[in-house]
Amino acid sequence: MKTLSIKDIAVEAGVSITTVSFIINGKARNKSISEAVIKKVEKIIAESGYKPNQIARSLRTGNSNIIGLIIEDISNSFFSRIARLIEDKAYKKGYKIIYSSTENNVEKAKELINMFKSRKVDGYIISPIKGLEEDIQQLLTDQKPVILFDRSLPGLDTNYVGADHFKATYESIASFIKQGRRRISLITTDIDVAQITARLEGYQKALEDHDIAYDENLVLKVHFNQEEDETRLQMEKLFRTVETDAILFATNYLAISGLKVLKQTGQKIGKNLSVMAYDDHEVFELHTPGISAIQQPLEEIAEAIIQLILRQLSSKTKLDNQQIIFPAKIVQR
Amino acid sequence: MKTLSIKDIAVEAGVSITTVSFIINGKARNKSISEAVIKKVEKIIAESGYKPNQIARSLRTGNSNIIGLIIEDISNSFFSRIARLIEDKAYKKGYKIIYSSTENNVEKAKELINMFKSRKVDGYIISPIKGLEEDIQQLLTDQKPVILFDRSLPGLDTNYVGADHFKATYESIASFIKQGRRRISLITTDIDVAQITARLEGYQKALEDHDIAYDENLVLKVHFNQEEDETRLQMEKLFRTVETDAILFATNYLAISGLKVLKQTGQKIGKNLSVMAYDDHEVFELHTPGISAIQQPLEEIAEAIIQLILRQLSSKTKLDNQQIIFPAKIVQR
DNA sequence: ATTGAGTAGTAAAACGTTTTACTTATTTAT
DNA sequence: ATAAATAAGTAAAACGTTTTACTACTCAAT
Repeated sequence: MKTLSIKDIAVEAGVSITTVSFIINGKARNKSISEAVIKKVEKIIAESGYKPNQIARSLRTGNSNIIGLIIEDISNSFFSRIARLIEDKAYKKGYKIIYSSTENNVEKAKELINMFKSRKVDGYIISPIKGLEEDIQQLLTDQKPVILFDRSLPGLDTNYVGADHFKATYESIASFIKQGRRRISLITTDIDVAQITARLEGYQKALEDHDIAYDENLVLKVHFNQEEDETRLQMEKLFRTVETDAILFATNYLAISGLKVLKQTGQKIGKNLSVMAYDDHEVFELHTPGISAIQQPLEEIAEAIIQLILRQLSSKTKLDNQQIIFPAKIVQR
Repeated sequence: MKTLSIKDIAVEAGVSITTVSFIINGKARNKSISEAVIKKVEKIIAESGYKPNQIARSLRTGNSNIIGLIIEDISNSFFSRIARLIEDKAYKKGYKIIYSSTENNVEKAKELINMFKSRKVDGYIISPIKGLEEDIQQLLTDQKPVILFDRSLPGLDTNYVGADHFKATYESIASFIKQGRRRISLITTDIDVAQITARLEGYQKALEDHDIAYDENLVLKVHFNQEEDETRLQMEKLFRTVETDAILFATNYLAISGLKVLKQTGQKIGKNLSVMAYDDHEVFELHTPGISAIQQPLEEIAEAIIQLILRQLSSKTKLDNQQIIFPAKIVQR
């Protein structure tokens, strides 16, 4: 069974291809096609189940109704939840999402951008990594809508949606100090993106403001792409050799690894040790005792991203870039 | 800056479009293009950074190098992990993935299939739901490669990759019984797909084989799309009104909800109550006490799916359908 | 000298749309 | 009665590829 084309519909209705196209695209009224013809063609389309070939359409119009989503790792719950929300909202507006994970690999990320380009995606939603500056700048130069989220890249003037990582970290450290903690450890990663450095800065500033000296032995920067076993070894060593009474984990997967280490070494969270995680996770809610966490407002972030990109997509002219920063919320458990 | 087309390359090299096309597609040697010309054109392509327009290519060839992935919910860790693995493997073979979540909504799923059709995806990987039989049959009739996974639909002769849900459930119940449990509860969902009914059957058969009467008060079928609060209420009522000494949760998100209820009502897991979850999750590993779980071999499943679909894609003729069933593993914690 | 077989390459159709510029008939305004 | 405007619709170009069928030439064999 050959799939139907617009020509088949035109022949069946005894009108030209042009007429059918106008009707499909809702331009019939402007183009003065009679009601009678419109009705007839619409009926035939409905009965035949004809669906326009999106590929041909894209080739002609130059847009695809596809938005490219580039994230670090879809199996990370922060990203999969955001992805789900974005997909949902985009879908309602007639856009589809193609996503891909970069695994923080610059080469892969570049290839992805190229692939999306050659697929003519209409816009890009990117959780960027260092090394992508030029490629993203190129997209901007080509007038493509680009929204960065979660992290931004210094020196790049783009739309950005994220949470106030600095403030959230600052406050979480301040809350530790209020509980009487003084030897506060930060476990973070070595990826050099704004969102991660902001977390370090928030940590440092909070200590400084409370007259606690910064001790670099308390800070562990885990290499991003290493095996979890290696990470756990490093943490275990830290916990064993350095005295701490509170730990802030800068990402949820680090916190999960850390909790595994604490469980294994038998160190109890509570009277002598407080723990907080950046980005909430079901693990933290169910853990005994509950683990406090910094919650980013996922729903709001996804909504802002999609609003921003749709606004761009439907505007003929280049709009001013916007930076939207949401406060993050500390959930004490 | 206009994007380059094959024509620009042809002009620059002083050859025809045809010649460039042959070179791009590695057909130059067959088609007797001289080494000198090949080298020259390749050089120009490399220097200009020209990338063929995939849309035009798809329109002409009828395939897109895109595989459509339809799952229940990308924010469910089982699916997001599978998706990540599939994406990874597909990427290495030059295929991209477009995914979408059905949320167990038949209408949405049908629309998705249509959208994928009109985008001319080369193949479909689907975690199906009841009500999709006809649409999937249509894909098969159209000779499109289709792989179902996680669940299958009765009456549909397709490729299928999944785990042996019946056996895994049977064994988990048997292990409860061996521990001396007799009042074993099953908490499952009401979606009517093979993988869920198999879990119920495994439960029933295990009881029967151990001479324990089936008691329907011990079985809770939660409505799929309901709010988590409602689910928790139902569970709480069950735990309050029915005496149980073991619970098998048929999905990991149900188990997570269940653990929250147990935590809130203060019921302890251990001497008087055993718990097991279908599909592992980090929550279960870190929970105190650890929660036993049935692990599906995600890596193998993803690998089998991708093997199967690539095999189809590269074969001219329709291959025999295969059903690949992996054993699931019980992790006692 | 003619035929046949290779070598090196190209012109043009086709994929299925959208859109511009056009035609023809009818109505309205003068 | 005629010019201008409107209504109803269409032909054909264009988007950027791939692929089929072709040309033009050279060389070897008869």
